[in-house]
Amino acid sequence: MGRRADGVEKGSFIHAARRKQLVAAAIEVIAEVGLARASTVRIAQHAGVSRGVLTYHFRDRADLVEHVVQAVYDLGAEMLVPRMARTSTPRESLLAFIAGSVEFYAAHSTAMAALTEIYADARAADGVSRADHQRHGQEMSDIADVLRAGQALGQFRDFDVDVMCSTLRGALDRALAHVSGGGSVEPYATELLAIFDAATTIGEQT
Amino acid sequence: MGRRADGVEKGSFIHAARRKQLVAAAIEVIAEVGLARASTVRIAQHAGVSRGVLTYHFRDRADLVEHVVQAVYDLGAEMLVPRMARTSTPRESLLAFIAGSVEFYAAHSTAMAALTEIYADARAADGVSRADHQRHGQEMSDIADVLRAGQALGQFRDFDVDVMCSTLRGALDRALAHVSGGGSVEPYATELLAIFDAATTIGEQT
Amino acid sequence: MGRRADGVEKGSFIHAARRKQLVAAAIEVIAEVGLARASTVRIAQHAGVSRGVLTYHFRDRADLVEHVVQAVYDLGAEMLVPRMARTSTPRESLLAFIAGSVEFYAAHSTAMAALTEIYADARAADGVSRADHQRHGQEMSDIADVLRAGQALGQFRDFDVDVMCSTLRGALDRALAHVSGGGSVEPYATELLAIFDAATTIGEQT
Amino acid sequence: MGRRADGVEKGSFIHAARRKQLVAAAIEVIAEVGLARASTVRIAQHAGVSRGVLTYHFRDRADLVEHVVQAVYDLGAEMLVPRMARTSTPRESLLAFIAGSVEFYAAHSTAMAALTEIYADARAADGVSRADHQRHGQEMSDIADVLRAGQALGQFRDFDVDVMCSTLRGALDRALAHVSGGGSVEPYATELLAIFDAATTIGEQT
DNA sequence: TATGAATGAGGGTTCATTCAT
DNA sequence: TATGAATGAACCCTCATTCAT
Repeated sequence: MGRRADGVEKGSFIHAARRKQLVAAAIEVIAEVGLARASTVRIAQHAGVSRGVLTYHFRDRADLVEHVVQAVYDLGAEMLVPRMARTSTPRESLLAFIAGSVEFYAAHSTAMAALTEIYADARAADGVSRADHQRHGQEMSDIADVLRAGQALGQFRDFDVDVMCSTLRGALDRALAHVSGGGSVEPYATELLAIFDAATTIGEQT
Repeated sequence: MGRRADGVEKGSFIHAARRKQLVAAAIEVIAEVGLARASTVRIAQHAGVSRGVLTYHFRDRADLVEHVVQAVYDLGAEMLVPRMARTSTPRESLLAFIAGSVEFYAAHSTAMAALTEIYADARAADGVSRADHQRHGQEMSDIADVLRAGQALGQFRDFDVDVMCSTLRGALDRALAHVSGGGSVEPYATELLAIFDAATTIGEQT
Repeated sequence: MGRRADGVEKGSFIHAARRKQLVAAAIEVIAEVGLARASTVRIAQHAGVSRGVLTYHFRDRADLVEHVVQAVYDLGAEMLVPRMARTSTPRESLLAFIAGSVEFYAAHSTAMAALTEIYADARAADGVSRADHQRHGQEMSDIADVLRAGQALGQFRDFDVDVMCSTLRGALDRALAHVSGGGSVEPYATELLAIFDAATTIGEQT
Repeated sequence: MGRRADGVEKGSFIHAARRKQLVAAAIEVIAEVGLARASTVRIAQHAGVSRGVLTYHFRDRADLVEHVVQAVYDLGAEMLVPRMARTSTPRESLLAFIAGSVEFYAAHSTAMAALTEIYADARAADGVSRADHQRHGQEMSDIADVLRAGQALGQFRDFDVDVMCSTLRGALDRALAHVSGGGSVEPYATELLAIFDAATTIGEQT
């Protein structure tokens, strides 16, 4: 029962647990009704706690939302990074990324839905689509590297990397919508793989 | 309260003009700050009229938004329908649709941005993605027909039509974001055409 | 019944009337319970209107408070300026200022009480006593001029003008407290005149 | 629940020390931001302790404030009482009081600033200026006695004692503001002595 | 046809306080 | 003795809407 370790640990533990619970509640509410309608009251009710708890554990509504974003990112990194590390060629990496993304969306569709809502709102708030650059920013720039590597190796045809990345992003957004709505996962992923395989491979057309 | 031809005629004229002006203002505001932040006050200010005018000409805020949606749709139909009518093969139709869409986004990016905001909000409001079915519903089902026709003719490979449609939709959403942000139009469209041409054409891969 | 003048006039008239009413209500509430406790709800209730009216007529709570300050200043200027204009020597001016101030406090004690509360709060908010410099800033610098003029003429003894001004200000603040509490006006003023006459006049002591 | 000498002694010691620390913190915060803005959170933070400590050591926020008042009074009594005891004539007493007060303000300006804030708030809370009667109540009634004694001895002119007391109070309040703002101490005190000496001494004017 | 005026619901935040540990 | 956790009231503000003119 050492003062430091014990007391702090326990305090931190409860604190962290509550925060996770609240973040989870926020994710569900945001995913369901959108960020604008996800009032603190609603989130608190959904979590079964009083309004004040939110402002006790989070500085702000904005702070809570930031934590939601972080939580979802952490989730994604956990799942996608190791998967892509196991690939050896650009083509394999691309396909692993697509398949992994769809699977991730299926596994955490509400979390991803929440993230989508948050970024949709951020885009609107800024007037510009700052979202796009921040959102899957790192992710997409990684994929751009993969695509360029594939082109350098002669594995991919000579498309514009940015347009291809953008198109892939759009396609993945729809995949998310699909699986969020309860649609099939594996068949969709398979088809998506075929599409982008065909779109990137060197074929007979210009 | 007799419907006096004179008064009504003149009335209707002014009425219609005002409505168009207000719808235009709404489009701009919604495109800029998002639907949630597009308050009636803001829209009225942007139009340079008093708040009351909005509720005089439109039953509701919701009513105004509906009119915005209708206005953008009308715009789209005007532009895309004739263009697609001039095509003779499924492949031509598909490419015409893609090229036409991107051009349309470039020509009416704020209107399309507003529509995007509205549907993003509607999706959140319903909890379900009603948006997908309403949004470019007719449009996409038309494209689905085109794709199926192409497959029947042996012009397209044997992909899943729904996934391809969905992917195309996502790709076009990104194209909209691209041109809305002031990005190049024609080069982007050209690349997009190449991507979907490659993705649909019968190639050497299974 | 010209559109412009009439409509605007009337609109402005009602508007102005309401504003005056609300400012008056604010003065009474602030004077009674202090600025910190003068919530918009309380002020609205005191005025017999809904909460929203305040934010309709005034941008802010701060805006309302500013208007209160302005209103009280206007009141003071109306009363004191002409009075002091009728004096010919520094001694007369000083005495007129003191007597006029006390009379003014008696005539508008709640308005002055409100002003006192507002400045007391402002001082606290800033950490520094910005209040002192803004408050009766002009007023006191005018008096400083009078005192200096009197010294130059040999009418006043050679005191430190700033300390004397400051002391006078403190004395007037107490006079306000006195008359606000229902205390006698004329006798108090008379005594105050005697005190500052004695304090400024050249006497036998160094 | 027996009052164990040991535990209680130690407890009391810590208790008292903590209370002093908290009162000191409260004084600083109140002096800086005013009573209304001196929330318990802020005070606790300033003292470097948790929020709960305050409610553990003091029944209430009000209780804490009362202790602040008491602490400042004790400080004042310590300093002023002996000083005035060393005087022999009313005139000396009056001047000693003034000089001693200003010195005291300089020595404990934050404590006095806090007291000022507290009483400003109390006045507002009651609607009446209960402050005047409580504040330096005893102090001022002592001074009133001094003034009356001086008049009886023919040392002072025949002014109204209450008005003179009130004026002196106001003057001292300004002196506090002056030294709180870092103004000079001795010169100000000297001038103030001259003013009230002149104001009370029998002179040639009526 | 248009507008100013007013309303009340709802949102986020701060805060004093209570409670269990 | 001390603290973290939780609560609910109060506050200011924004906003969609209704009403009288």
